[in-house]
Parts: sequence; structure tokens; C-alpha cells
Amino acid sequence: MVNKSDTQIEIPTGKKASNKETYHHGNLRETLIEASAHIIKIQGIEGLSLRKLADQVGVSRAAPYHHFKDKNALLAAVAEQGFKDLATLLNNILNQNTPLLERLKLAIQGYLTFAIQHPTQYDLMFGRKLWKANEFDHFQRQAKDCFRMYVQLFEQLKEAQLLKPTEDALRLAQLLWATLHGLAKLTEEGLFSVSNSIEEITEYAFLRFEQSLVK
Amino acid sequence: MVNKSDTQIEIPTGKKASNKETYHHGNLRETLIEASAHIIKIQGIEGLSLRKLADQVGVSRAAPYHHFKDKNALLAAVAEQGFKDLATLLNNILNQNTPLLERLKLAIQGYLTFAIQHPTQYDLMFGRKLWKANEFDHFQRQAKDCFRMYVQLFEQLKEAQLLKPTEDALRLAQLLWATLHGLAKLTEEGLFSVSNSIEEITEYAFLRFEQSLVK
DNA sequence: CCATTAATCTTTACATCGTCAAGTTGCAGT
DNA sequence: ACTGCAACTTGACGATGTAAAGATTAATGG
Repeated sequence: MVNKSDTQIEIPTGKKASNKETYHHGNLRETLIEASAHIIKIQGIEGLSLRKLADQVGVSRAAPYHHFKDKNALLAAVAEQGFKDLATLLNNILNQNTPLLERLKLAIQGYLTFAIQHPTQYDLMFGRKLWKANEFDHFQRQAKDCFRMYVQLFEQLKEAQLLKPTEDALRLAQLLWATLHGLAKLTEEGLFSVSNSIEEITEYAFLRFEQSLVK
Repeated sequence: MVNKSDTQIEIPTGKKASNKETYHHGNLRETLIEASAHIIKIQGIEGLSLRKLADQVGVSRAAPYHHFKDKNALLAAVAEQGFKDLATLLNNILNQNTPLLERLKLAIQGYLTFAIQHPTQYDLMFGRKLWKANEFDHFQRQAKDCFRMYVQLFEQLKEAQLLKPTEDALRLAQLLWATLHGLAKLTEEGLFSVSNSIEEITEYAFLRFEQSLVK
């Protein structure tokens, strides 16, 4: 009754045949993910309620449960999409034709920019809730794929003899990611009394890894 | 009725006169914080329900609201306690009589150990929920006090001429904390396909900061 | 082209949760 | 002893996640 089609206009429901009020939504799963991502971006993770979400999409409260076991399962799907976005961003950087060191710098800057421009989604992606529950394989796999891209980058650096022979690609990747994650999180939360620009921070991080390079 | 004193035995309520069933608890605020910390340690943040908490402490549902405006305010108090613990831990390390470099190493190892031994509390301490809401001054102050201790350490290093003159104490502290936070979080969540020991990780992090030292 | 099956969605219902309003109890200070 | 304030209780409300059972449509195979 709340949801009569003639009372609510211009709220995008994402249904397949736009105006047609079909019993079957036809695109619910994706629509839910997108709408959730939108809500999370604006209201934060806590602002997402399955009931309101269902209302907004124009579907009953229980409908989402036919596509996601849980609220957490839905959140995991949103987070997974976040990692996919991050992955394509990194892919674009790592596959371009610039010098390897330039790519490293861009990979650093790109990561930080992503994290700081989408703080709430980033929070979800690394939230304990989704990681401690070991039931979201796709999500975790997607995240680790992102990590592997950094390992790859360092391996390329090593092959190109740009890395000191004593350095290990995996370790460096771990350290870089950790540094980036820490910088993003602590900056975004305002823990660094001084507020620095992304460029400044990028420079910090980059310089830290110069010692591992052949001069 | 659920809570008749003769039906529930040996659950510590933290009341002042142990057995005496007093109308006034007398120690509620602290008891709530401790009990919450305990629950969070075992069940995680999501496992904390104000009602169950009140039951366990032997008090009515609304009682906590006379000591904390909000559930979040209670969580902030718990997190603040976490930062206090971390602060005393760091204080003990920084005030001892060992060489400065040894203290740096211990400060690194101590932080990582703390984070990995209390994962759920650590998660709370750095959770976005408490940081984006700018209403918990004590909590944020306590956190920044911890950060300042790292700045202090690097300033001492600089005074002792152990730091290259081009290096800035504040920047190094920011980078160290970020690195530690990232390492702690990513390790604890199992993102680093390989699982490393704390000693190994400590070594990683420490080596990263050697380039800033005078040889 | 129709009938059966499976997928998708709805209605109803329930337990739990955070929180508020109004009342009660008891301690501290005049 | 009286008063006022602080600590606590009871009862209630709305919101939330989710399970059970039924309705509707799409898909499939004869």
C-alpha cells in the first residue's frame, strides 16, 4: 500500500521495462547492489536498511532474500563490486606504456585517491564483518586479486633489474599495500592532526620504497 | 523478572557491595565499560546489545542511558579505554633505559602485538563510526595522544642526531603509524595469502625506516 | 501449444533492538 | 526531617532483520 505505483513517481527502480509494473522485477540482484552502493556512498553503511532499500527499489521486504542469504551477503556483493572497480583502475595503470617507476607512482596515487573519494565503500571493503565471516568467497577472491596486481608490479620491477636483488616482490607488495591502507584510513579519519594533500602523501609513500630500487 | 537475584548466580555484576542487592549500582559506568569490553573481545562489536548487557550487569534496560547518551557513546568509552591501554604500553617502552633504536623496535613490535591480540577492540578503536561522528572528544584526544608519542620518539631520535637532518619527525611518525596500522589490519584479516609471524612483520617495518637513520 | 516445474516475488508474523517518557527509590546537604 | 537531585525501573514505541507459507510469472519439455 505504501508502494502503489501511482503514488511514487521518478524514483528509479531499475526495472527492466521501465514503467511497466511487472510482478517479476527482472533485474533485482544488480539493482539491489547498485542501490545499496548508492545509499552507502551517501548515508554510510549504517544508513542501509533492507526494508527501506526494498521500498526504494519498489519490491517487497522479503524479495532481496531470494538473491542474498543475508544482509551481510548483500554487503559482501557491494564490497566485491568495489574491489572490481579498484581492480580495473589498477589494471589501466599497470598496462599502460609508461616507465615502470611511473606506473608504481600512479598505482600509489590511484589507490589513495580511490580510498579517499569513496570513504564509506572503502570502509565496507575492509570491514572486519565481511572478513571474519569466511563465507564470501567471491568477495575475498576479488580483494586478493587486487593485491596480486601489486605483487605483479614488483615482480616486473625485479625482472627489469630495477629492484635490488635482495628485495622480495611479495614482501614489498605487502608493505606497500599496508602503508597505503594505513595512510588512507588514518588520513580519512583525521587522525593526523595536520591534513596533507593526496599528492604530498603519495610522495611520502613513494620515497619510502626508493631504497629498494637500484640507483 | 528475568533477573531475580536468586535465579542467576555467579555472574559478576560489579556491584559495590558484592552480594547486597542495592537499588543504586554504585559503579555502573565503569562496570558497563568493562563488561562491554569483555563482550566485544569475545563476540565482536556486533555481539554487543545494550539490553543483554544490562541484563548481565543486573540492571534495567534504561539504566545505561543515565551514563551514556547513546550506544555509540558507550562504544566510544570502550575504545577510549583501548587507547589508554595502548598509551601505557607505549609509555613503558619509551621511558625505559635502552638505546633509542631498541625502543623504536619495541614500539613497533608492541603496537603490532596489541593490535593482533585484541582484534575486535582494535577494530572498534579505528572504526569509522566513532570517528566520523565528531562528538566524542575524549576518545579522539586519547587516540591522538598515542600518535603524539610516536612523534616524540622520532623527535628524540633527531635530537640524538640519529636521524638524517632532512627527515621530519612528524612525517616519519605519520608514515610509521600508517604502516603499522595497515600491517596489523591486513594481517589480521588474512589478506596476505602468506601468514607471517609478528617478528617477521616487525622486521619488515623496522627496516623500512632504517634509511632515515644516520649510518 | 499446453501443462508442469522452478524461479521470483508478496504477505504475515515474530523476536530483537535502541531509545524515550514517566515514575520510583534513596542518598546528600540544608 | 525535608528537599532536591542523581540513579535506577517500568512500559511502550517504532525500526530492523529474517523466517514461513502462499501467490504469480517465466521456463521447459512434451
